[in-house]
Amino acid sequence: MTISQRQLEERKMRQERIITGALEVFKSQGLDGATMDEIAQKSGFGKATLYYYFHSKEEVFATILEIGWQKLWASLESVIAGDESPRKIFINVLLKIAENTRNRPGLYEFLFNVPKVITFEEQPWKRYQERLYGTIQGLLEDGVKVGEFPNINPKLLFKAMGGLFMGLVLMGDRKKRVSEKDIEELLNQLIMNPQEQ
Amino acid sequence: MTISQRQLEERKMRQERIITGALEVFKSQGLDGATMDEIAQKSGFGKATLYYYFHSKEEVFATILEIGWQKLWASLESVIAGDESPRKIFINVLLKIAENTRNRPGLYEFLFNVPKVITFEEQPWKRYQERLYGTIQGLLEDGVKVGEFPNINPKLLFKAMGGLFMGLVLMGDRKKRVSEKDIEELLNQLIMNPQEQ
DNA sequence: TTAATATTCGACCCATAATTCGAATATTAA
DNA sequence: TTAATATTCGAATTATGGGTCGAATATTAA
Repeated sequence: MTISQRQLEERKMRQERIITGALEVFKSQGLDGATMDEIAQKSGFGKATLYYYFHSKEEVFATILEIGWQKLWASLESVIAGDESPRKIFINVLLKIAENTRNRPGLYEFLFNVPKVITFEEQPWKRYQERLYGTIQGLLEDGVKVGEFPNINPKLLFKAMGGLFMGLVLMGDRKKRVSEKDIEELLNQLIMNPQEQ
Repeated sequence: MTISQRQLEERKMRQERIITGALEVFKSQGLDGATMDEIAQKSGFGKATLYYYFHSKEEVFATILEIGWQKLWASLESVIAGDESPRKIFINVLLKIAENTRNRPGLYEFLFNVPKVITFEEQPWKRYQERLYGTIQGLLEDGVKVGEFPNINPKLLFKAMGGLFMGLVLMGDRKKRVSEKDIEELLNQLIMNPQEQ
Protein backbone atom coordinates (compact mmCIF):
# COMPACT_ATOMS: atom_id res chain seq x y z
CA MET A 1 0.00 0.00 0.00
CA THR A 2 2.67 2.43 -0.87
CA ILE A 3 2.03 5.53 -2.91
CA SER A 4 2.20 4.88 -6.62
CA GLN A 5 4.21 6.86 -9.07
CA ARG A 6 1.08 8.18 -10.68
CA GLN A 7 -0.25 9.31 -7.34
CA LEU A 8 2.90 11.24 -6.70
CA GLU A 9 2.67 12.85 -10.09
CA GLU A 10 -0.94 13.79 -9.58
CA ARG A 11 -0.09 15.27 -6.26
CA LYS A 12 2.61 17.37 -7.88
CA MET A 13 0.20 18.46 -10.55
CA ARG A 14 -2.26 19.61 -7.95
CA GLN A 15 0.47 21.50 -6.22
CA GLU A 16 1.33 23.17 -9.48
CA ARG A 17 -2.28 24.05 -10.04
CA ILE A 18 -2.39 25.68 -6.67
CA ILE A 19 0.82 27.52 -7.33
CA THR A 20 -0.39 28.78 -10.64
CA GLY A 21 -3.51 30.18 -9.09
CA ALA A 22 -1.52 31.60 -6.22
CA LEU A 23 0.91 33.37 -8.54
CA GLU A 24 -1.98 35.21 -10.12
CA VAL A 25 -3.29 36.30 -6.78
CA PHE A 26 0.12 37.27 -5.42
CA LYS A 27 0.84 39.28 -8.51
CA SER A 28 -2.29 41.31 -8.24
CA GLN A 29 -2.53 41.55 -4.45
CA GLY A 30 0.99 41.15 -3.13
CA LEU A 31 2.01 38.77 -0.38
CA ASP A 32 -0.04 40.37 2.36
CA GLY A 33 -2.98 41.26 0.20
CA ALA A 34 -3.45 37.75 -1.10
CA THR A 35 -5.86 35.59 0.86
CA MET A 36 -6.02 31.85 1.00
CA ASP A 37 -9.70 32.09 0.13
CA GLU A 38 -8.89 33.81 -3.11
CA ILE A 39 -6.09 31.42 -3.90
CA ALA A 40 -8.43 28.52 -3.25
CA GLN A 41 -11.01 30.11 -5.49
CA LYS A 42 -8.55 30.75 -8.31
CA SER A 43 -6.97 27.34 -8.17
CA GLY A 44 -10.24 25.47 -7.88
CA PHE A 45 -9.80 23.78 -4.51
CA GLY A 46 -11.39 24.25 -1.15
CA LYS A 47 -9.37 26.34 1.21
CA ALA A 48 -8.69 23.49 3.58
CA THR A 49 -7.30 21.49 0.71
CA LEU A 50 -4.57 24.02 0.21
CA TYR A 51 -3.38 23.12 3.67
CA TYR A 52 -3.29 19.50 2.69
CA TYR A 53 -0.62 20.40 0.14
CA PHE A 54 1.14 23.27 1.85
CA HIS A 55 1.79 24.11 5.46
CA SER A 56 1.08 27.78 5.16
CA LYS A 57 0.54 30.70 2.87
CA GLU A 58 4.18 31.58 3.13
CA GLU A 59 5.15 28.13 2.01
CA VAL A 60 3.05 28.57 -1.11
CA PHE A 61 4.78 31.85 -1.73
CA ALA A 62 8.23 30.48 -1.09
CA THR A 63 7.56 27.52 -3.35
CA ILE A 64 6.72 29.79 -6.24
CA LEU A 65 10.03 31.58 -5.86
CA GLU A 66 11.93 28.40 -5.26
CA ILE A 67 10.67 26.68 -8.37
CA GLY A 68 11.04 29.77 -10.51
CA TRP A 69 14.62 30.47 -9.55
CA GLN A 70 15.52 26.84 -9.67
CA LYS A 71 14.28 26.46 -13.23
CA LEU A 72 15.85 29.71 -14.32
CA TRP A 73 19.18 28.71 -12.92
CA ALA A 74 18.99 25.26 -14.46
CA SER A 75 18.41 26.76 -17.87
CA LEU A 76 21.38 29.06 -17.44
CA GLU A 77 23.93 26.57 -16.24
CA SER A 78 25.04 25.30 -19.62
CA VAL A 79 25.31 28.84 -20.95
CA ILE A 80 27.43 29.92 -18.04
CA ALA A 81 29.61 26.84 -18.08
CA GLY A 82 30.58 27.49 -21.69
CA ASP A 83 34.05 28.70 -22.54
CA GLU A 84 33.17 31.75 -24.55
CA SER A 85 34.25 35.25 -23.73
CA PRO A 86 32.68 37.09 -20.81
CA ARG A 87 30.89 39.48 -23.10
CA LYS A 88 29.44 36.66 -25.18
CA ILE A 89 28.36 34.73 -22.12
CA PHE A 90 26.87 37.83 -20.63
CA ILE A 91 24.79 38.39 -23.72
CA ASN A 92 23.71 34.77 -23.81
CA VAL A 93 22.67 34.91 -20.19
CA LEU A 94 20.48 37.90 -20.89
CA LEU A 95 19.03 36.18 -23.93
CA LYS A 96 18.29 33.07 -21.94
CA ILE A 97 16.55 35.06 -19.26
CA ALA A 98 14.53 36.81 -21.91
CA GLU A 99 13.57 33.45 -23.37
CA ASN A 100 12.48 32.13 -19.99
CA THR A 101 10.48 35.24 -19.43
CA ARG A 102 8.70 34.76 -22.71
CA ASN A 103 7.81 31.18 -21.91
CA ARG A 104 6.37 31.82 -18.48
CA PRO A 105 4.76 35.20 -18.73
CA GLY A 106 4.31 36.82 -15.40
CA LEU A 107 6.54 34.61 -13.35
CA TYR A 108 9.77 36.49 -13.80
CA GLU A 109 8.40 39.95 -13.38
CA PHE A 110 7.38 38.51 -10.07
CA LEU A 111 10.70 36.88 -9.28
CA PHE A 112 12.68 39.96 -10.05
CA ASN A 113 10.44 42.23 -8.08
CA VAL A 114 9.93 40.44 -4.81
CA PRO A 115 9.85 43.06 -2.11
CA LYS A 116 13.00 43.07 -0.03
CA VAL A 117 11.22 43.15 3.28
CA ILE A 118 10.23 39.52 3.29
CA THR A 119 12.23 37.81 5.94
CA PHE A 120 11.31 34.31 6.80
CA GLU A 121 14.28 32.48 8.15
CA GLU A 122 15.55 30.30 5.36
CA GLN A 123 14.95 31.33 1.80
CA PRO A 124 16.35 28.68 -0.47
CA TRP A 125 15.45 30.74 -3.52
CA LYS A 126 17.73 33.49 -2.29
CA ARG A 127 20.65 31.22 -2.88
CA TYR A 128 19.77 31.04 -6.55
CA GLN A 129 19.26 34.74 -6.78
CA GLU A 130 22.59 35.48 -5.17
CA ARG A 131 24.28 32.94 -7.36
CA LEU A 132 22.84 34.47 -10.51
CA TYR A 133 23.63 38.03 -9.55
CA GLY A 134 27.08 36.98 -8.46
CA THR A 135 27.68 35.26 -11.74
CA ILE A 136 26.62 38.24 -13.78
CA GLN A 137 28.72 40.48 -11.59
CA GLY A 138 31.64 38.18 -12.23
CA LEU A 139 31.09 38.24 -15.97
CA LEU A 140 31.15 41.99 -15.93
CA GLU A 141 34.32 42.04 -13.88
CA ASP A 142 36.05 39.58 -16.15
CA GLY A 143 34.81 41.45 -19.18
CA VAL A 144 36.25 44.68 -17.88
CA LYS A 145 39.49 42.91 -17.10
CA VAL A 146 39.96 41.57 -20.61
CA GLY A 147 38.86 44.85 -22.13
CA GLU A 148 35.50 43.73 -23.46
CA PHE A 149 33.68 46.30 -21.39
CA PRO A 150 34.82 49.82 -20.66
CA ASN A 151 36.59 50.32 -17.37
CA ILE A 152 33.60 51.10 -15.19
CA ASN A 153 32.95 49.96 -11.68
CA PRO A 154 31.19 46.63 -12.37
CA LYS A 155 28.73 47.22 -9.58
CA LEU A 156 27.48 50.34 -11.29
CA LEU A 157 27.48 48.61 -14.62
CA PHE A 158 25.41 45.85 -13.12
CA LYS A 159 22.88 48.28 -11.79
CA ALA A 160 22.59 50.06 -15.07
CA MET A 161 22.22 46.84 -16.99
CA GLY A 162 19.61 45.71 -14.53
CA GLY A 163 17.49 48.75 -15.16
CA LEU A 164 17.91 48.48 -18.88
CA PHE A 165 17.23 44.82 -19.04
CA MET A 166 14.08 45.15 -17.03
CA GLY A 167 12.96 47.83 -19.41
CA LEU A 168 13.82 45.80 -22.45
CA VAL A 169 12.51 42.43 -21.38
CA LEU A 170 9.80 43.04 -18.88
CA MET A 171 8.29 46.18 -20.23
CA GLY A 172 8.98 46.00 -23.91
CA ASP A 173 6.78 44.48 -26.53
CA ARG A 174 5.94 41.10 -25.09
CA LYS A 175 5.16 39.58 -28.44
CA LYS A 176 8.44 40.28 -30.13
CA ARG A 177 11.26 38.12 -28.87
CA VAL A 178 14.42 39.78 -27.75
CA SER A 179 17.18 39.04 -30.18
CA GLU A 180 20.91 38.91 -29.79
CA LYS A 181 21.02 41.99 -31.97
CA ASP A 182 18.79 43.84 -29.52
CA ILE A 183 21.11 43.15 -26.67
CA GLU A 184 24.25 43.86 -28.63
CA GLU A 185 22.70 47.11 -29.70
CA LEU A 186 21.81 47.94 -26.17
CA LEU A 187 25.37 47.30 -25.13
CA ASN A 188 26.85 49.17 -28.03
CA GLN A 189 24.67 52.17 -27.74
CA LEU A 190 24.86 52.63 -24.06
CA ILE A 191 28.13 51.07 -23.18
CA MET A 192 30.35 51.25 -26.13
CA ASN A 193 32.53 48.33 -26.98
CA PRO A 194 36.03 49.63 -26.26
CA GLN A 195 37.39 48.07 -29.45
CA GLU A 196 35.14 50.28 -31.46
CA GLN A 197 35.99 53.55 -29.89
CA MET B 1 -9.15 80.24 24.11
CA THR B 2 -7.78 79.66 20.69
CA ILE B 3 -4.81 77.48 20.06
CA SER B 4 -1.55 79.30 20.52
CA GLN B 5 1.27 79.35 18.03
CA ARG B 6 3.45 77.37 20.37
CA GLN B 7 0.78 74.74 20.76
CA LEU B 8 0.56 74.37 17.04
CA GLU B 9 4.30 74.02 16.81
CA GLU B 10 4.40 71.43 19.54
CA ARG B 11 1.68 69.52 17.83
CA LYS B 12 3.70 69.52 14.62
CA MET B 13 6.77 68.37 16.50
CA ARG B 14 4.87 65.46 17.94
CA GLN B 15 3.61 64.57 14.51
CA GLU B 16 7.18 64.64 13.27
CA ARG B 17 8.27 62.44 16.11
CA ILE B 18 5.61 59.95 15.19
CA ILE B 19 6.58 60.11 11.56
CA THR B 20 10.21 59.57 12.33
CA GLY B 21 9.43 56.48 14.35
CA ALA B 22 7.05 55.30 11.70
CA LEU B 23 9.62 55.68 8.95
CA GLU B 24 11.92 53.33 10.79
CA VAL B 25 9.22 50.75 11.19
CA PHE B 26 7.99 51.06 7.62
CA LYS B 27 11.50 50.71 6.32
CA SER B 28 12.13 47.49 8.16
CA GLN B 29 8.67 45.97 7.95
CA GLY B 30 7.01 47.45 4.90
CA LEU B 31 3.58 49.02 4.83
CA ASP B 32 1.65 45.90 5.75
CA GLY B 33 4.21 44.51 8.11
CA ALA B 34 4.37 47.64 10.20
CA THR B 35 1.97 47.69 13.15
CA MET B 36 0.63 50.72 14.93
CA ASP B 37 1.74 49.13 18.17
CA GLU B 38 5.32 49.07 16.97
CA ILE B 39 5.13 52.60 15.64
CA ALA B 40 3.76 53.76 18.97
CA GLN B 41 6.56 51.95 20.73
CA LYS B 42 9.25 53.42 18.50
CA SER B 43 7.92 56.95 18.64
CA GLY B 44 7.30 56.89 22.37
CA PHE B 45 3.53 57.43 22.44
CA GLY B 46 0.63 55.23 23.33
CA LYS B 47 -1.11 53.71 20.37
CA ALA B 48 -4.31 55.65 20.94
CA THR B 49 -2.32 58.86 20.85
CA LEU B 50 -1.24 58.13 17.31
CA TYR B 51 -4.88 58.29 16.38
CA TYR B 52 -5.14 61.66 18.02
CA TYR B 53 -2.65 62.94 15.47
CA PHE B 54 -3.47 60.81 12.47
CA HIS B 55 -6.64 59.23 11.22
CA SER B 56 -5.12 55.96 10.17
CA LYS B 57 -1.97 54.04 9.52
CA GLU B 58 -2.20 54.87 5.87
CA GLU B 59 -2.35 58.53 6.67
CA VAL B 60 0.89 58.23 8.59
CA PHE B 61 2.42 56.50 5.63
CA ALA B 62 1.09 58.97 3.12
CA THR B 63 2.29 61.86 5.23
CA ILE B 64 5.83 60.58 5.18
CA LEU B 65 5.78 60.42 1.41
CA GLU B 66 3.98 63.70 1.04
CA ILE B 67 6.44 65.63 3.17
CA GLY B 68 9.43 63.94 1.63
CA TRP B 69 8.47 64.56 -1.96
CA GLN B 70 7.24 68.02 -1.22
CA LYS B 71 10.55 69.05 0.31
CA LEU B 72 12.55 67.39 -2.40
CA TRP B 73 10.59 69.11 -5.10
CA ALA B 74 10.83 72.48 -3.39
CA SER B 75 14.58 72.19 -3.24
CA LEU B 76 14.72 71.33 -6.93
CA GLU B 77 12.52 74.04 -8.31
CA SER B 78 15.13 76.76 -8.54
CA VAL B 79 17.58 74.38 -10.15
CA ILE B 80 15.08 73.30 -12.75
CA ALA B 81 13.86 76.80 -13.47
CA GLY B 82 17.37 77.93 -14.38
CA ASP B 83 18.28 78.60 -17.99
CA GLU B 84 21.31 76.40 -18.27
CA SER B 85 21.70 73.61 -20.78
CA PRO B 86 19.75 70.37 -20.30
CA ARG B 87 22.89 68.46 -19.46
CA LYS B 88 23.94 70.99 -16.84
CA ILE B 89 20.50 71.09 -15.29
CA PHE B 90 20.35 67.35 -15.30
CA ILE B 91 23.60 67.15 -13.42
CA ASN B 92 22.47 69.78 -10.96
CA VAL B 93 19.24 67.94 -10.33
CA LEU B 94 21.15 64.79 -9.50
CA LEU B 95 23.48 66.75 -7.25
CA LYS B 96 20.58 68.31 -5.44
CA ILE B 97 18.93 64.97 -4.89
CA ALA B 98 22.19 63.63 -3.58
CA GLU B 99 22.43 66.55 -1.18
CA ASN B 100 18.93 65.97 0.10
CA THR B 101 19.66 62.33 0.55
CA ARG B 102 22.71 63.14 2.62
CA ASN B 103 20.74 65.43 4.87
CA ARG B 104 17.92 63.03 5.63
CA PRO B 105 19.49 59.63 5.64
CA GLY B 106 16.98 56.90 5.10
CA LEU B 107 14.11 58.95 3.86
CA TYR B 108 14.92 58.94 0.18
CA GLU B 109 15.85 55.31 -0.08
CA PHE B 110 12.32 54.91 1.13
CA LEU B 111 10.74 57.45 -1.20
CA PHE B 112 12.38 55.99 -4.24
CA ASN B 113 11.49 52.44 -3.37
CA VAL B 114 7.86 52.62 -2.41
CA PRO B 115 6.24 49.43 -3.61
CA LYS B 116 4.07 49.96 -6.65
CA VAL B 117 1.17 47.98 -5.29
CA ILE B 118 -0.05 50.69 -2.98
CA THR B 119 -3.25 52.07 -4.35
CA PHE B 120 -5.20 54.29 -2.07
CA GLU B 121 -7.32 56.66 -4.07
CA GLU B 122 -5.60 60.01 -3.95
CA GLN B 123 -1.88 60.10 -3.53
CA PRO B 124 -0.76 63.69 -3.47
CA TRP B 125 2.85 62.64 -3.31
CA LYS B 126 2.46 60.86 -6.61
CA ARG B 127 2.02 64.19 -8.28
CA TYR B 128 5.47 65.21 -7.14
CA GLN B 129 6.97 61.95 -8.19
CA GLU B 130 5.45 62.15 -11.63
CA ARG B 131 6.50 65.74 -11.96
CA LEU B 132 10.09 64.94 -11.05
CA TYR B 133 10.35 61.92 -13.29
CA GLY B 134 8.68 63.82 -16.09
CA THR B 135 11.12 66.66 -15.68
CA ILE B 136 14.14 64.42 -15.79
CA GLN B 137 12.71 62.59 -18.77
CA GLY B 138 12.27 65.94 -20.47
CA LEU B 139 15.80 67.01 -19.69
CA LEU B 140 17.11 63.84 -21.26
CA GLU B 141 14.96 64.34 -24.34
CA ASP B 142 16.07 67.92 -24.75
CA GLY B 143 19.64 66.94 -24.14
CA VAL B 144 19.47 64.32 -26.84
CA LYS B 145 17.86 66.84 -29.18
CA VAL B 146 20.60 69.41 -28.80
CA GLY B 147 23.27 66.76 -28.98
CA GLU B 148 24.35 66.84 -25.37
CA PHE B 149 23.51 63.20 -24.90
CA PRO B 150 23.99 60.43 -27.43
CA ASN B 151 20.96 59.50 -29.45
CA ILE B 152 19.51 56.84 -27.22
CA ASN B 153 15.89 56.23 -26.44
CA PRO B 154 15.44 58.57 -23.47
CA LYS B 155 13.27 56.07 -21.65
CA LEU B 156 16.10 53.57 -21.62
CA LEU B 157 18.54 56.27 -20.68
CA PHE B 158 16.30 57.22 -17.82
CA LYS B 159 16.16 53.68 -16.56
CA ALA B 160 19.88 53.27 -16.76
CA MET B 161 20.53 56.57 -15.04
CA GLY B 162 18.06 55.60 -12.37
CA GLY B 163 19.93 52.43 -11.61
CA LEU B 164 23.26 54.16 -11.63
CA PHE B 165 22.17 57.02 -9.53
CA MET B 166 20.69 54.75 -6.93
CA GLY B 167 23.97 52.93 -6.83
CA LEU B 168 25.98 56.08 -6.56
CA VAL B 169 23.88 57.93 -4.05
CA LEU B 170 22.05 55.37 -2.04
CA MET B 171 24.61 52.65 -1.86
CA GLY B 172 27.88 54.46 -2.13
CA ASP B 173 29.91 55.79 0.72
CA ARG B 174 27.39 57.72 2.73
CA LYS B 175 29.99 59.92 4.34
CA LYS B 176 31.58 61.25 1.23
CA ARG B 177 29.41 63.75 -0.58
CA VAL B 178 28.73 63.23 -4.23
CA SER B 179 30.50 65.88 -6.26
CA GLU B 180 29.77 67.33 -9.64
CA LYS B 181 32.88 65.57 -10.83
CA ASP B 182 31.43 62.23 -9.75
CA ILE B 183 28.35 62.74 -11.79
CA GLU B 184 30.17 64.12 -14.79
CA GLU B 185 32.44 61.12 -14.62
CA LEU B 186 29.50 58.82 -14.42
CA LEU B 187 28.00 60.42 -17.47
CA ASN B 188 31.26 60.49 -19.37
CA GLN B 189 32.22 56.96 -18.59
CA LEU B 190 28.91 55.36 -19.19
CA ILE B 191 27.33 57.64 -21.67
CA MET B 192 29.97 59.40 -23.59
CA ASN B 193 29.56 63.02 -24.34
CA PRO B 194 29.00 63.07 -28.09
CA GLN B 195 31.33 66.01 -28.53
CA GLU B 196 34.19 63.96 -27.24
CA GLN B 197 33.76 60.96 -29.44
C1' DT C 1 -8.64 78.58 41.57
C1' DT C 2 -11.37 76.54 38.19
C1' DA C 3 -13.95 75.37 34.30
C1' DA C 4 -12.94 74.42 29.65
C1' DT C 5 -10.01 72.36 26.49
C1' DA C 6 -6.06 69.57 25.01
C1' DT C 7 -3.49 65.44 25.41
C1' DT C 8 -2.57 60.76 26.71
C1' DC C 9 -3.26 55.91 26.90
C1' DG C 10 -4.61 51.11 28.49
C1' DA C 11 -8.16 48.23 27.64
C1' DC C 12 -11.39 46.90 24.70
C1' DC C 13 -13.87 45.95 20.24
C1' DC C 14 -14.24 43.80 15.93
C1' DA C 15 -13.28 42.58 11.12
C1' DT C 16 -10.40 39.91 8.55
C1' DA C 17 -8.03 36.13 7.31
C1' DA C 18 -4.88 32.27 8.59
C1' DT C 19 -5.24 27.78 10.26
C1' DT C 20 -7.51 23.60 12.12
C1' DC C 21 -11.35 20.17 12.71
C1' DG C 22 -14.05 16.54 11.68
C1' DA C 23 -16.91 14.55 8.90
C1' DA C 24 -17.66 13.11 4.19
C1' DT C 25 -16.19 11.06 -0.19
C1' DA C 26 -12.97 8.77 -3.30
C1' DT C 27 -9.29 5.43 -4.27
C1' DT C 28 -6.57 1.64 -3.59
C1' DA C 29 -4.81 -2.94 -2.48
C1' DA C 30 -6.15 -7.28 -1.13
C1' DT D 1 -16.34 -6.28 -1.50
C1' DT D 2 -14.06 -3.95 2.05
C1' DA D 3 -10.93 -2.10 5.18
C1' DA D 4 -7.28 1.10 4.92
C1' DT D 5 -5.64 5.19 3.13
C1' DA D 6 -5.87 9.47 0.45
C1' DT D 7 -8.28 13.54 -0.65
C1' DT D 8 -11.64 17.12 -0.12
C1' DC D 9 -13.93 20.92 2.02
C1' DG D 10 -17.40 23.76 4.80
C1' DA D 11 -17.59 25.18 9.27
C1' DA D 12 -15.45 26.43 13.40
C1' DT D 13 -11.47 28.32 15.80
C1' DT D 14 -7.90 31.64 16.65
C1' DA D 15 -4.57 35.13 16.01
C1' DT D 16 -3.57 39.45 14.49
C1' DG D 17 -3.80 44.10 14.35
C1' DG D 18 -6.39 48.40 13.05
C1' DG D 19 -9.23 51.36 15.19
C1' DT D 20 -12.33 53.15 19.30
C1' DC D 21 -13.75 54.27 24.16
C1' DG D 22 -13.80 56.46 28.29
C1' DA D 23 -11.49 57.68 31.89
C1' DA D 24 -7.44 60.05 33.57
C1' DT D 25 -4.10 63.83 33.54
C1' DA D 26 -2.22 68.18 31.92
C1' DT D 27 -2.62 72.79 30.27
C1' DT D 28 -4.78 77.05 29.48
C1' DA D 29 -7.45 81.29 29.91
C1' DA D 30 -10.12 83.90 32.88
